[in-house]
Amino acid sequence: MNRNDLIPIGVLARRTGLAVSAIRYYEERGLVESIRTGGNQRRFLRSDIRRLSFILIAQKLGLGLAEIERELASLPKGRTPTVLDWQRISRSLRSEIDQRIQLLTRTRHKLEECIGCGCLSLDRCQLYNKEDRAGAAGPGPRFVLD
Amino acid sequence: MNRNDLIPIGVLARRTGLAVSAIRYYEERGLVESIRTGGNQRRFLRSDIRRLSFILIAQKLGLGLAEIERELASLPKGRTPTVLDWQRISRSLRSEIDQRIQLLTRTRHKLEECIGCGCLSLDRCQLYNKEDRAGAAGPGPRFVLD
DNA sequence: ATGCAACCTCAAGCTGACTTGAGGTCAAGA
DNA sequence: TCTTGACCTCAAGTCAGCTTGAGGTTGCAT
Repeated sequence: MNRNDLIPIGVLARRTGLAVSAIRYYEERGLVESIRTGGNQRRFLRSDIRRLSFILIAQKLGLGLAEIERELASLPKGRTPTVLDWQRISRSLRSEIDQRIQLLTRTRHKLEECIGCGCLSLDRCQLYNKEDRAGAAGPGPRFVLD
Repeated sequence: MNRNDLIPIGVLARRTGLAVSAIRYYEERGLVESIRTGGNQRRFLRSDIRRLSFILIAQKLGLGLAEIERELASLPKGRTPTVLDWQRISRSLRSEIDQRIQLLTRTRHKLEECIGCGCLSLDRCQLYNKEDRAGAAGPGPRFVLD
């Protein structure tokens, strides 16, 4: 059982908690790669457990797969990520979190004011500013304060 | 131009910044109601501007329409929401925000530790805990730290 | 009276992130 | 050898939150 063992998709699924179908989907999207056995079955690198785990963490932070793809693409191609790589990416995630916290804090502040003054003129309220939203969203789900 | 004027959907759209189609969709979902003119056109209450604005704010906080529906349903039926109603709901929104901030803060903390120790054993990392996620998500978009 | 913007309905489409199903193959133990 | 479970592909479905389009009607100003 070498550290460089090739593992089948089911094992990868069990180790990461992802569904097998999700991993196949990620592969299709180019987030992981695999080689095939003679019988056309996928074999992943053990290090892909880390790679997928990273994806899961980044998702928790609200990043979409496209953004995650970009982060991961910043790694030298084909190279298995090193400690330093992960640290760099993690730091960039941290700043993501920081921004989100700030945004939420500002929002809470505005909400406090709204409650405080009981203004009710929501159409003039800072919290909800028509101009801010103009053409911002597009279709699809709207993410937290984005 | 009375305060109790009935307004057509286009005006409501302009005042809230929503698309006409979105308002119709909200009506279908039961988030707003309208009466019809002889020619089958919708007429809304002026106070629906507030109602829709509230929906927009709640969405910013990451609530889904179903949750918002629940909040709004807590209002005495048919009654135009009063200052007190809005304050009560707003306060419940505030606690939503608080929880989100706390969750983010905890996550950042864990991430700090990860960076600090350079552990890389993400599959054991606190940040990403298989058990935490087990059966939690389901399909559809995943919201921030939800 | 007429023109035209604003309104109507209903069905279908879209994005993101997957899942589900049908129909078939592979691999390892009894 | 046989069986069973893990694997394969491809197409279609799901959910939220809308938008877009086709084809038709209203209502207000001129």
